[in-house]
Amino acid sequence: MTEVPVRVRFCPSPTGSPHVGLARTALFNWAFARHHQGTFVFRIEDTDAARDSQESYDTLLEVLRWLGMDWDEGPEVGGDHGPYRQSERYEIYADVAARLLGSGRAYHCYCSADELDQRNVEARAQGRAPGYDGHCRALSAEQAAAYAAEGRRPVVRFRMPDDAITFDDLVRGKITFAADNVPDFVLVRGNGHPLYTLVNPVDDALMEITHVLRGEDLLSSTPRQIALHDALRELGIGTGVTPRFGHLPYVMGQGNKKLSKRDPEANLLGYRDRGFLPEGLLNYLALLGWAIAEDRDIFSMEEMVAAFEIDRVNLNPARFDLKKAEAINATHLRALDPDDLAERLVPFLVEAGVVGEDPTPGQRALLSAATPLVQERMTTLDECVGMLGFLFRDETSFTRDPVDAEKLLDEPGREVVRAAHDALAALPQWTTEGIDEALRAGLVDGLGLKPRNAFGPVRVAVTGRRVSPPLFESLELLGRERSLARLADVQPAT
RNA sequence: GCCCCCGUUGUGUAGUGGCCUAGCACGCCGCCCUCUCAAGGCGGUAGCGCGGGUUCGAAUCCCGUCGGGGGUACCA
Repeated sequence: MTEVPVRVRFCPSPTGSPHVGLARTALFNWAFARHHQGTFVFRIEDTDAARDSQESYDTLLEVLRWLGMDWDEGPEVGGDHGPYRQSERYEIYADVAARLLGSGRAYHCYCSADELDQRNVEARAQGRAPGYDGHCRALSAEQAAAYAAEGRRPVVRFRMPDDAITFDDLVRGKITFAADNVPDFVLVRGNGHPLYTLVNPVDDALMEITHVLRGEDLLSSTPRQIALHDALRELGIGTGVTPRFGHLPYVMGQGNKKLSKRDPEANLLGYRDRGFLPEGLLNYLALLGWAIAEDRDIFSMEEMVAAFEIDRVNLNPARFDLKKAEAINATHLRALDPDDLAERLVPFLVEAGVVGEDPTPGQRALLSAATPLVQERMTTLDECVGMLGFLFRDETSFTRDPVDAEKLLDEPGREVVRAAHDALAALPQWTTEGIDEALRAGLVDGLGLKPRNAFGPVRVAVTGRRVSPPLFESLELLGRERSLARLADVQPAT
């Protein structure tokens, strides 16, 4: 469908910690690029020294890598259009600004912030369109010199054309802005530092970006960027191709609040640390504004790439629903090969101190055997600590949940545990089947208990919790010695 | 105020004039299964913001209205 090779970019600012909306934007760009066998460019927009941080930059790379969104050009991988950090491209912007000034497409503006404010307030009061009023558009050399003599540092302002600007949004269709409503805007600060308004379109032009997919908050800045692209084309900067724009719907939090960077639910690192699978989170994020089919919502990234069409993206803002995200993640988790899952569990067990930095072969074998028991019980990877911890802890570090213990290991409960110990002590074969039979014979038949009442106390005694992986399998994996020790540890008062 | 965008169950979506007595998924509720918890199976709950048109026929097209969001920066 596209004649020219597709080149898209993901260009976050390194401020704060990356949030889910950012990842959704990256995902759609990535999927679009891959779908069209195009190029995915990763660019860092760090032109706001006051807010940018190296830590944020590092986290951005880390999180994109974790999600598996590989970039073809950008930091650490290089490319023909670098550098890819805007803080390293200031000479380029200075040159473009000078040429814009020279051609008359931009001009120096000496108005102070206070003056601007005041005139804006007046304009609003009179119901006129707000924004810059063109005060310095046609300053004479003498006037400019006079302002400069006052010590004013001019900003560079772009001269907007007088015609309305219409563009065909990739997801929203035709959108028109009247010229009156798009005032001249600042390209370069008084201190000489370029602004987003300049560097973003300039780099898109220089990096030969063909499609811009971004959040809908940038929708109203699009006419300015299109006008700037026109000016760049006149000056022979870039390839002369204005990219097509597509504005993605917001990712909202609860209610009608936009998910903010400070919202804990928005923090991407939080999802990784909780043990979300990248493929699970990505699958969920894809659902925020896009659907692969009318009766399906579980899919792999390969499937998404194959099916992704930008004009199928939804228009309205989506609420981030943690429950649904967890459900999607759980489905992916269950679909994992058990060995793969076990491998992914290791860092979480290490982190929790359940196993050492470098698990022993014995621990790894135990984990492999135990993983199938918990695979369909988990939503996120971190839950393995609570579910499997009892298997790895030795008798000195094993503890029982105090609430569960008090509830089920009361006097009658301890009688049950003792009966269980008696039933198992002489078991010839320590197997799931053998344990099953012995326990049923001893407790259900012997004591006349209902199964759930019989096994509850045993479960708490051995696993430490009222809720655990299947009991008989757990006992088998725990082994005879440790199982009996934990049962013997809970004896009725004499 | 001005400009722009958006409006299908609680949430995400399917739906592009008849296939819609509006489908799917998550959630929630109930039942079955069951050694706990899950998973699984079965069933239930709840929606086209509103008002006019156009049409034989509208969730789908048009107008209006209301509601929500964004922009209106020497932030991005």
